[in-house]
Amino acid sequence: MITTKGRYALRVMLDLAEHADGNFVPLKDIAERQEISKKYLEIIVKDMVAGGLLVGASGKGGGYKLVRKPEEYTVGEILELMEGTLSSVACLAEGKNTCPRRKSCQTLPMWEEYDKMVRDFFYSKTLCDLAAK
Amino acid sequence: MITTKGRYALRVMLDLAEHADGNFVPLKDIAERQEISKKYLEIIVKDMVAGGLLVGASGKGGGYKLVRKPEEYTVGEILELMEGTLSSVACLAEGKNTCPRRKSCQTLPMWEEYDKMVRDFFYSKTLCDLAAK
DNA sequence: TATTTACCTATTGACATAGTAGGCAAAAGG
DNA sequence: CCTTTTGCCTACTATGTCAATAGGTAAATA
Repeated sequence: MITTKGRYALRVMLDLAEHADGNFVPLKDIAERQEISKKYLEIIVKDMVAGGLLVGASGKGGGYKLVRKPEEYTVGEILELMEGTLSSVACLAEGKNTCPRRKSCQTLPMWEEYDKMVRDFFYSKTLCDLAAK
Repeated sequence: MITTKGRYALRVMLDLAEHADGNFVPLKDIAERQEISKKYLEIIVKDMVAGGLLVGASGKGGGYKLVRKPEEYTVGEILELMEGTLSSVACLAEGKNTCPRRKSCQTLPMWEEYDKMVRDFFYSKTLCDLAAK
């Protein structure tokens, strides 16, 4: 399951895309609009800055801002950053091709096919595709 | 993520399909072939019996058996039974359309589209599709 | 009656999730 | 310079799930 981290991150990105006028947007505003605990969002947004999705600025007039244009972000990269992996089975996550049964496993091909489908889905969607309404 | 419950259940089903000669197959044999703890499999197989995927028989000559032909099982029904849901976001699981933001949520349509894709994928695959090798 | 099998209840350690709490640091306005 | 606003940092916690293990009882057959 996609956790709140991934889902909230996506909503933060969309909120920032919608309210992008060149200025930094305070987290307080985002939290209020999105009805998410500001304290919890701090954790999430920190990871987003570390992952290069956003930039933050302290002090008055500070807040967060996108570093690219909305159409240059894919949903896939956002979710993968926040969730750690998009893989749906442990044997495929983070290059863990260590299962001793992988040669004879009858289910592995299906998981690989599934993984590819999921990645294609999320990496072909941009922020703009979601915002367009 | 798909848990061991779902993945092991699938392997049990495939094992039973492969060794189906009309007789009951003891769990001990399945556990040995699949290299999975028999004790843990007991829990899993119990749910599979409760869900109507298998029948069990006690005593000598007992074990487990499929109740349908392999091509009449979809991967989707097996996974959904074991995992509880196939939904990837909490807002869509078990008919929980209770989110107060669902009218205005910009991400909901994408999750719905994703859910449909996942369901179509798993429900269009049968045990036979996996066994064919 | 002994053996083989399923079936039942309970417990556990490890880890992740979804937060909360309280403070420090930086930047801007007055 | 001082106050306010904002981000940023460390720590803590309650709850739940996952992946098992342990130890028994019941049923069926030879």
